[in-house]
Amino acid sequence: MSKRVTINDVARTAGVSRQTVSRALNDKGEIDGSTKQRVLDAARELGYRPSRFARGLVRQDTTTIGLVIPDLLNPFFTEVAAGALEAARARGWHVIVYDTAGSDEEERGTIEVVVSQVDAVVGYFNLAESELDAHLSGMPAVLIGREHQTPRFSSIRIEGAAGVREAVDHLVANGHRRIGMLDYEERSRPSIRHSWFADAMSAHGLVADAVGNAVQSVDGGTEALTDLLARRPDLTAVFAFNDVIAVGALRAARRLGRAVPDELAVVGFDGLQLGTVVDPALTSVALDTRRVGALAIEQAGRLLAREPQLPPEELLVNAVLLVREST
Amino acid sequence: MSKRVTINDVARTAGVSRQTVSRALNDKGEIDGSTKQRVLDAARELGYRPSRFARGLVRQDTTTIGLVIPDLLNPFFTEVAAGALEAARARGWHVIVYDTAGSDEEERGTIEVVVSQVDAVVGYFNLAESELDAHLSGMPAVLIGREHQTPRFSSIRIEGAAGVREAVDHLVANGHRRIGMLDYEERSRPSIRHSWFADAMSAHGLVADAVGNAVQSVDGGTEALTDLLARRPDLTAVFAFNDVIAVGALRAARRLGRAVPDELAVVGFDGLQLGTVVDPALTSVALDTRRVGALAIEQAGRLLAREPQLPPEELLVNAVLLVREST
DNA sequence: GAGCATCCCGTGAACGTTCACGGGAGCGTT
DNA sequence: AACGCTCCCGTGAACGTTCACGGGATGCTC
Repeated sequence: MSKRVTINDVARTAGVSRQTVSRALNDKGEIDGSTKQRVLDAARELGYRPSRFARGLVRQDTTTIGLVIPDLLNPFFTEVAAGALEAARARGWHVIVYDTAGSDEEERGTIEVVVSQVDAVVGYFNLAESELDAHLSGMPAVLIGREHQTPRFSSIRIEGAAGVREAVDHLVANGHRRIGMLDYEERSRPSIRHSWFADAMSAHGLVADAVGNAVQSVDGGTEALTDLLARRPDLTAVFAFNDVIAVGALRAARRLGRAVPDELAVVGFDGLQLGTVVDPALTSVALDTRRVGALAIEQAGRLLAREPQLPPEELLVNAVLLVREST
Repeated sequence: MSKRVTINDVARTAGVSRQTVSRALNDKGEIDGSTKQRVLDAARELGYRPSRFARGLVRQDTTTIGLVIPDLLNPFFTEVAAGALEAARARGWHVIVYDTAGSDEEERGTIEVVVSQVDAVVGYFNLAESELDAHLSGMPAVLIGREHQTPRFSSIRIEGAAGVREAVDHLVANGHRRIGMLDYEERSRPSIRHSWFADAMSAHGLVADAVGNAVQSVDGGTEALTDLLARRPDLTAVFAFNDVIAVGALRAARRLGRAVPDELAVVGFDGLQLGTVVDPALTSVALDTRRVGALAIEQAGRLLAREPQLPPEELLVNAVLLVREST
């Protein structure tokens, strides 16, 4: 049972007291140069590393944020995470990342452990608010991309109605009238983006009657567009729930021999980097994904503020049309 | 100065002792059902959340790994990170992610703070070994994708000589003889992958005399291939340092009007998911990136083992040719 | 009714560090 | 020679939790 090397062990072999060791390691001053060196040598020799728990217990200065996302490999969440990491680093905070693999069960488990490991939690949750509220045990939380009632939560919401309206305007202006959508239904309900789309369509006297459902992946987009086009070969444009699905749609179009944008225009959502590496580059209703992550961290900071206690906020990030080559 | 709610506060308002509160919260047994409920209610009402520091100090069971990468947005590191997260979750470990933005300065700063925040560190480092060894203060470390001398480090190395040989064989078998490379030089020295390429070429009596240098991004690949092709328009195939650069090369070829694979074959390295979303899908010397992350976590666990003390290991992950559409 | 087991609950100690405070040695000033 | 200041170092206390142990009720057995 190799016991842990403590500050007292270092003190003993250096022939000084705990406090002197502490001073040497945190270079505090009030210590002679030679003794400091002696302490440092002793510490290295013993392989001493201070306990982060003991240290954290007494000085209450390290803050750690939990970032909960369904899938780090989904580029949207990668970009959000990158933004969060950057914002956290700027404040000297630490971020523990939890990937729930899109499973409610994993999300429950994550929440259970996250509560005792971080100071605040930030992320994209799928569970019902009541469940979140109950299991989070009062921990400060920032919800990303989601409406909410619970007053103690902050949230970063994505406002895309105007951007989707822009997209549909753009398509109509280019002569499109038979425009389909590749939606991503959560809990078998049409998404909010679908309603934005439907509203934008009806503003032009068009109906959103060609809607397919896709799972959240490139392959899902490929499948969904293939199906939709089989049912509705007359479509000349599609709007996808997000860029990942749209990139899949691009591939489907290629395989089906429909040239983009001439024979089929494709519009995504999110404005990911991913959209610039495909050919043609993807037109998208774009938002600043890094900023979403950064704002989430910032909100966490707001909720963590001791005094004055600041109330939660609901922030909006606007999405605007970014025309590239696929329309 | 709103003081923290402690276990004693809960005990007082519930009319019991600390220990009973502790029992209720960690449902330990040896407690009456009604008192347990009373304690739980009191805890919720006061908004009590146990201090992770105090808890961690006494039960030494939570382990946290630091994952250090140069750029989370680089899909290679995203995939490695995802693998690491998954492996860590399986063990109930926590992962703090640090993105050093590819800067040596940030890497130094990260190492400084990581030492006092995690139990072991895993990642892709750029600094010299001597510096790492000195500043890591004896912390268990696993180096990814890198050779090393320091005996106390573990490492996950990527063995691609055979895979690159396969790739060149494949290209030669398809009639290519003028094959270029888009390298990524670290500290203005040709990469190890370049030497693998040169060896494979000379095995066919060919010389690797058409080499461009690219920065680690899609745009970098585009630029580099454009330059290389301007110098050497006679090339019929290129091997890229990695998939990210190769995807950029694909885009350059498209813009220059060179059809892939008919007028120019392109081979990447890493076998990322990214290679399947582009058109044509990228042929690549592929490795299991998720596994790299998982192995790194596993090695961290090995180094963390108390008894018996296990020596560090150097693991190899082999890369093999994965033919898709770009050759 | 003595003995014993079971069920609950509480008290001291420990985890490893930093903070607040005190104090001795050395030197210069008056 | 008394005082004060600076420099360096050490001791008790505190941070908030769990662990080890002890002990009072209660009920059952014979």
